[in-house]
Amino acid sequence: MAYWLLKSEPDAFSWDDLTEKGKAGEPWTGVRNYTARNHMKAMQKGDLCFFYHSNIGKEIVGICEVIALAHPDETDDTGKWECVDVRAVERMPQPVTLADVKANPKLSEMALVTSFRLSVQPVLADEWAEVCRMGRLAPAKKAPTSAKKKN
DNA sequence: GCCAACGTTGGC
DNA sequence: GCCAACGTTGGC
Repeated sequence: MAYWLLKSEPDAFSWDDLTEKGKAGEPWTGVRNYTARNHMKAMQKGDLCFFYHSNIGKEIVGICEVIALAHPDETDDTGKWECVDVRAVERMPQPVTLADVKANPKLSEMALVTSFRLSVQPVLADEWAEVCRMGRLAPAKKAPTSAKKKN
């Protein structure tokens, strides 16, 4: 079980867009960065990801779950790029803004601060718990029971 | 809209 | 394989 952070400009694809996809989820296409791609290749089914709105909002708005391992990105003609599929799990009761993250000394090493341009980032368990706490999500909660049932 | 950070490209 | 030029991202 690992934790990640996915960034998206809400103009292009927002948390609400992912929520509308329901349990079927959505392929996380369009990543054209090797580091980000390698992170996606390392993802396992059931790994959880923060969903971060860049540019507009600049806040972590929810949690999504990896439901398919890395596979070729159909929006890519070169065959180099891959994507995972994710689905929305839970909205943050209180979105955690970039300013909130930067203001928290416990999160000073978070990739969102140190590698802010990277679109797919690893998140440490401690950081995950802290952001969940700030977002008023129970930190021990891995996933809501409704989302644990497969298929 | 500016600009810093940084990844990628391509000439050598 | 180095590194300068260039393009893109994304916060401010």
